[in-house]
Amino acid sequence: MVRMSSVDRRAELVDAALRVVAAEGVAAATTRAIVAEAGMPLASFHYAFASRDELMRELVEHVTGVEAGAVLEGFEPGRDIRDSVRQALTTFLTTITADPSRELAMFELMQYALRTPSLAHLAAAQYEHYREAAARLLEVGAEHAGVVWTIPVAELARIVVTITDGITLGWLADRDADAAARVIEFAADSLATLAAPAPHPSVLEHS
Amino acid sequence: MVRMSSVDRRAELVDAALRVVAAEGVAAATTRAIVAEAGMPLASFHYAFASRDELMRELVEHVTGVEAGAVLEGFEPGRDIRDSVRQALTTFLTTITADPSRELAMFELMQYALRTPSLAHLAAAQYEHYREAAARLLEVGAEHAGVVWTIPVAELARIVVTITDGITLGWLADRDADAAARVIEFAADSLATLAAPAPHPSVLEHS
DNA sequence: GTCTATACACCGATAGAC
DNA sequence: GTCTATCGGTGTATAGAC
Repeated sequence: MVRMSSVDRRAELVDAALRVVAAEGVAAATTRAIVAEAGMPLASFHYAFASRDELMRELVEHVTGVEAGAVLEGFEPGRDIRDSVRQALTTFLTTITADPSRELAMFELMQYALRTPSLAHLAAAQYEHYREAAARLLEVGAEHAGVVWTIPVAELARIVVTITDGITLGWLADRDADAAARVIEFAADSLATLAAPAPHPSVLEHS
Repeated sequence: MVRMSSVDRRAELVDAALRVVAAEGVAAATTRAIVAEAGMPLASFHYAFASRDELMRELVEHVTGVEAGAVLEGFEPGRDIRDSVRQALTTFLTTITADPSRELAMFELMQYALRTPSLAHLAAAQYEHYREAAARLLEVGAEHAGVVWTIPVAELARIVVTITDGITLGWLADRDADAAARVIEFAADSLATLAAPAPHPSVLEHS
């Protein structure tokens, strides 16, 4: 119980750091800026973390765990598989356009991890989380539409993440949401061709 | 003539800065690191540039102009359109895997531009260059294969750049070239469905 | 014109008062 | 335990010797 406030401080500082990174970038996330955002004196930083590197590591781990799950929220499978894919990608696009600085922060933190040898493996882990989330979504969508995927779901998931990354970067560059929506239509068409009717709807299960 | 050495110095510093960014990231591209890479004394920096921001601006403009054209080199159209797309994407993948730090530098510089209000328009310009290069490639490929695209080439070009960005980020994260190659197969299949036989090969033109 | 030496701000990290 | 005050180092930029 006495140590609760210590871990709380760590969590508060990580949250504050994420807000600073989103608002002003990784370069601006100095210890001074972070404690100011968290409303703490400077010395509290090294009371909670041994070094700035340690906080950055925890920040990368934090977003790796949190971000992947967010995609799944609000997913509602459509009547056919193309609708499901299209809707999921559209929801994704809506999410990033609503909070672009957050997505920019994700890319910056990934790059920070790639540039930091001890954190490089976290970049791979982050992508594995994304792909697992995409895989679950593809499986749920297929089940609701009564289809099966004709290539391994893990492979499909990589394709989906490839597309979402590309759409995100392209939109961040020119902010053309209509163009991004047209890419989504293409992606939905293309992915739908990899689904086939389920061989035999043996049992009726909801969920 | 007397001013030649001044613009040469600027170009040398920009080149040196790009090498530093590729090797160690934007954060490490300090004025000291850049002049050291260029083999100049520190004071030479502000003799050539009014500020570090001015050099960064020129660096972003430099890579924006140079990078886009590089994709077109070594492109040899295949016998059918699927082969052409597949080969172009494979060549692209080979390029980035051969020099990953360079591609990482491109992403970092794009983010730097997005984070710098006065440079944000350069991020959009960079993507426009990429898309134009992709569009030229799509047109040449279609001509050689005797097909026409069934959706506007500009729209296709955006899809292609979306895919190359996604493939690049995914590979940078986990360095799985085989998985990237499978994404390319999917992309080639999908894009090929958007081509139709040319209506009438009216005249025979080479070029 | 070109370089050495330095000014000044801000960084991460810590000592020491309370 | 918590904060104020400060250290050593590094950043951009410049003054002044040559």
